[in-house]
Amino acid sequence: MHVVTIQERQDKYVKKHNAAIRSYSEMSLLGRKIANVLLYNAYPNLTAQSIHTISISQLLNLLSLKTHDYQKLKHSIKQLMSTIIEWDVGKKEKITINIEDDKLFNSKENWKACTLLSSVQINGTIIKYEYSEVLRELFYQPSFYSKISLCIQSKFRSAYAISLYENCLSYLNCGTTGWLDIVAFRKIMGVHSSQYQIFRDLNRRVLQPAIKEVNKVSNIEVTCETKKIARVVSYIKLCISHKKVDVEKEIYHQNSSDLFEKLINYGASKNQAKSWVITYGEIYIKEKLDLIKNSTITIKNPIAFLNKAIKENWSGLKIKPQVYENKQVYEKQYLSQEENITWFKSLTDNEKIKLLDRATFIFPMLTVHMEYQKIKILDEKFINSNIFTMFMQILNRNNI
DNA sequence: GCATGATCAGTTAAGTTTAG
DNA sequence: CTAAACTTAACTGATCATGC
Repeated sequence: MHVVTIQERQDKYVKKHNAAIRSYSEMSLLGRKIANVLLYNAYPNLTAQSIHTISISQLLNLLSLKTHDYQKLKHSIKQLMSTIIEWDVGKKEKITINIEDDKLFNSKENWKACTLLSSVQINGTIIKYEYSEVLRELFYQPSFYSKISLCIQSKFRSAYAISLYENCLSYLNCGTTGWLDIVAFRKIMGVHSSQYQIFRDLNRRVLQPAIKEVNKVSNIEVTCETKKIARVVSYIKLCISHKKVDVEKEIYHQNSSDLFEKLINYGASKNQAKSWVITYGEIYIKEKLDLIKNSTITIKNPIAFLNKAIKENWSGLKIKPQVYENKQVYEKQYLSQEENITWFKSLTDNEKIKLLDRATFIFPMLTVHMEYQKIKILDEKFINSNIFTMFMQILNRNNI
C-alpha cells in the first residue's frame, strides 16, 4: 500500500472536527498544537491504519518550535490521552460538549466518547500514536469541521487565543456565533467556573487579549458585542470575517516563499509574483516555471515568457488555473436568498423537520440559536430571520 | 526580564429604592 | 413625582505568581 508522506502535501492545513475543537477546551496551548500536528500527520492514512508515527524533529518542525525540552513535549502528548472527545450518534447525531450541564447534552440520546489518543509510545526519536477506530471514522470525513493552518497556529502564544481562533473558524461561514450566553462562552474558551467570575476580569484578561491576538496573527478578524440583562453582561456575540491581507501574507511567507524567491529571481516584482500566485494558484505557477527550467532553448525574457505562459496556459497541461475552477464552483453553488425562500416554501413540513435534523447534526449550535430567538422551523417568521440564512448556509445552499 | 494568568482596590456609571 | 441615597457591576490601575 502506498503511504502518503507529509512532503507530498503542500498546504499545511488540518481538518478538525468541531467535536474535537470543543473537547480541546481545557487543553494547554502546546497540547492543542500537538494534537493538531498529530492529526495532520496521520490524516492521509487515517482510515488505513490505526497507529501512526512521527519523528520528534518532524513534530517540532510542524510546531515551528526549537525546544529541546522533551519532558514537556512528553507531558503534553500524554495529556492527549486524557482528553475526551464526545459526540452523539443517535438519530440526530448531535455533537455535545463533554460537560454534564450543557444545553446540548441530552441523556436520551445515544452518544460515544473516547480519548483523543488511545496509546502513545516513544522509541528514541520516533513517536508512535494510535487513534481508536471510532475516532478515525469521525475525524476522516467530518461532517462539520474547521480548516486550521499549522502555520497560523504556531504563531499563537496564548491558550485562550488559540481556543478562540479554532472556535471562531467553526462560525466563519455564518459570520457570527450568534448570542452565546456567558456560561457557553466560558466553556468553549476553557475558562473554569472558578476562574474570572467577574465579567470585567474575564473581559480584560481573556476575551480582549484573545481577540487582539487572533486579529494580529490569524487570517480572520474577530469583533465582539455584549448584551446585558439588567446591568449584567449575559451574552456575547462574536462576529468573524476573513482578513484578506493576512491570507496574502500567509501565502507569501509560509507556503510559497521558495516560489516567490524564484519568481523574483527571474525578474518579477513582488506585487506581480503575489498577484500571480493568488490569482492562479501555486501549483499552476510552478508548472509554468518548470517550462522555463525544462526549456531546450534559451529564453531571453523569462518574465515575459511566464506572463504569456500563465495567461494563455501554455503547453496544454493537466492543471488548470485555480481561478477558473473556483469561479465555476462559486457560480454553481451560489443561490440568492429569494431562491432559497422559494425552495424552502416548496417543502413539506416533514421535509423541513428532516432538514432541521440534518442542520443541527452538522451545526449543533443552531439549536441554541433557535431556542434563544424562540424561533421554530415551521414558524412563518423563520424565513425572515437571520437563522434562516444560517440554516441555508449549513445546508450548503449558499456560497460558502 | 518578559509574557501570561490571576486577583484586588478605587473609581465610574447605571439602575433601584426611598424620603420628602 | 423628584431627587438624593444606595446598590451593583464595569472600568482602570496596580500588584503578585509562575514559567520561559
